[in-house]
Amino acid sequence: MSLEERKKTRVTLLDVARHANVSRATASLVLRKSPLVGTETRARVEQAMRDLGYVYNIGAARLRVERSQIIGAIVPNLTNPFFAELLSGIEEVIGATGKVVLLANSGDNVDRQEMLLRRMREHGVDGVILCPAARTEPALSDHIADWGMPVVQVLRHISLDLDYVGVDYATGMHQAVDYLASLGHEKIAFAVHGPVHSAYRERVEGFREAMSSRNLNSEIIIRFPTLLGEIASASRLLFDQPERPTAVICFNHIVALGLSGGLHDQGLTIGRDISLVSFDDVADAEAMRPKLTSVSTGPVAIGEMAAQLLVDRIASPHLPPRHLVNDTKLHIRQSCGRPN
Amino acid sequence: MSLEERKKTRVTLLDVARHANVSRATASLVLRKSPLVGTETRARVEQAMRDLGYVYNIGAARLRVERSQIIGAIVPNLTNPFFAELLSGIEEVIGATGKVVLLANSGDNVDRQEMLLRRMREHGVDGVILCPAARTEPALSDHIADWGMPVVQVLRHISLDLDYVGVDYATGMHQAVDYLASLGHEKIAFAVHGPVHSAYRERVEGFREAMSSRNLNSEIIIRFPTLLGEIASASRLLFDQPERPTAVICFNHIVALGLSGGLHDQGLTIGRDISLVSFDDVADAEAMRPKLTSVSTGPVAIGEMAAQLLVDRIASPHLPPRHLVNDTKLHIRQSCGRPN
DNA sequence: GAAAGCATTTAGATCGATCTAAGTGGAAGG
DNA sequence: CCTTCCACTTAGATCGATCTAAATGCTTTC
Repeated sequence: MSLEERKKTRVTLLDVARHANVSRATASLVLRKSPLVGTETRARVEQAMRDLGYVYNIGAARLRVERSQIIGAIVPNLTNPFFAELLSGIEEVIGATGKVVLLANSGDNVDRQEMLLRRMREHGVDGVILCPAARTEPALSDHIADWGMPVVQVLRHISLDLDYVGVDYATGMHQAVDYLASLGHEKIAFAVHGPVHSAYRERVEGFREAMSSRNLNSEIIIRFPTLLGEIASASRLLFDQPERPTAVICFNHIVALGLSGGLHDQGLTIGRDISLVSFDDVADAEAMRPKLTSVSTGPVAIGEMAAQLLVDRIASPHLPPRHLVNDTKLHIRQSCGRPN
Repeated sequence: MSLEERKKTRVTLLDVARHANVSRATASLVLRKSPLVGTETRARVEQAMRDLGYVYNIGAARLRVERSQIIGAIVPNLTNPFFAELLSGIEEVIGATGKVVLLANSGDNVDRQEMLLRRMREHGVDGVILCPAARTEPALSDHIADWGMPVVQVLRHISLDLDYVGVDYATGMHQAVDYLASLGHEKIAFAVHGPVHSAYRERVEGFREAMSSRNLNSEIIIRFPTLLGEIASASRLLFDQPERPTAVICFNHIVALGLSGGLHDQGLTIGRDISLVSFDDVADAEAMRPKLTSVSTGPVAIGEMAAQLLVDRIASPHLPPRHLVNDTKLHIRQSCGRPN
């Protein structure tokens, strides 16, 4: 019967209070570990909570107190392992602070992103970690300021008024180009794909800058299809160029995966006939053969940094905006050799 | 100044009501699209909402109404692309119903899972999609029943009293074994790894059953390290057997990735010197060379099915438990040949 | 013995929505 | 002209916590 009752109506703090012969206020103090309440009383209330199977109702508490203990995370594409790792870093840090993560997938669609932001505000999130969809208007940052909602941008940015955690693509690109140049490569292509956003532009600019600074042709930039399945068969695009490249830098691990398959299909041996450097050092890079030489961008660490920034921002909303760029590291493996 | 005010205190339904010269009750009716309210009044209230930038407070509503519009998803490992795809399916279906997903990572740790479940109950989730951590006690299902919380198990199950969406591993294993046998293989190993749970056992049993039914040795079951990075170098375990296998079925895409690297390192050509069949047909299978022959288990579809089951369960809590197993499909690619 | 000080405890208002039950005003029916 | 009905509107209680301001019971001090 007590079991039946429990199912019907949730056990409330008032129930606990009654069972422990104290007032609702005292029970609430015990809940919040206030030093005001006496040792014996505290024990009695805690016992009552256990007896009745009390579960704290954060939603009710939030009505009085500003904090919901929920933060939102909006990413453009969940099925991309890169974002999954990012999310994993976010979840870990947020979870450790006792907060909880509302997950949403924008599909890189601005309208959907707007809807998701509204939905999250309706749920009273304490803040949001946002990887802005491509083509997001910079004006969004003004709206966010109006809302007074803490937001941290990850990987892509639309405004420097907001916190941002990203990758030092310029340096990463230099590492890739320097390494290839040191092997003797001069005709280096940059294989890009996907929608255009700040991280895309930074990588392209980084490539141009790194190539120009060595007086190499910085315009062998080739667009590939967005979907992994279509990249392999498009890999001949690499050779439809006035100058046939001897090395390719890949925009991310998806392009790298696609191209390494496609080049293999053309009878080329990677690391001998053509060299490949990838960005985004996800698990695949180490697992493939030849192992992929790759510029690691550390998605898990970025997720952790972003979560920490958001936690800080929630704690002190008037801090000036902070921008962190994570260092990249070139992992030299087996996919590069000298040009022939 | 109105901007300043807006930042200080959230715009409430009462503000909207006052601005539109109606009562709080009427404003609430407009919010919920009740047909009771007059056309002209409705327009006025809606205009007021827009003027003031009103945002619905779901948390407050939830206090009166039982629904929080939040569902939880607990997975054992976010960085595994398989679970990322699962999550993607869940998020899509749940998002389409206007609900929102609370994400958590149990790390396959039972204590952590317990903590996460409590936290989700504190947030008043309407239900949870749970991939139970390995070693979860079946008693958990009794607790869940006590709580009266709708739960759908995915991929692994601890009790048949709860809804479940999983994979028909037995058939999948038959498909793999039948195919290899049809090529002439008789010494087939099963390369497993990771913690033991229902899906693990089902795959092992499926393997034994499929092998025995053809009078083949069903006991070449070899455990590999959990981490991808360590599998490649452990691949010689395959040949420390009394009978050297000519084909290997891989527990999942992680084992497949690791082994295909390790075998390559030993100078073996996959598809010629040794055949490989993988489970979990994630993007890698198509991208690798040789392309991996693989039994697809459809993580996105499973996520969608689980989400739909949870939505149904929330709508009608007294439905008898439903158990769905998703069909597997063998994708024949390039990683298998005849034994030599 | 009254006053002051301290440690605990508590009544009641409050957060922002929903819901019930009742109220309002005008048109239609007798 | 009064009643009934209809379409619409609203006051006030309610959900489960928190928080303020005040009360309570003891001990200590003068």
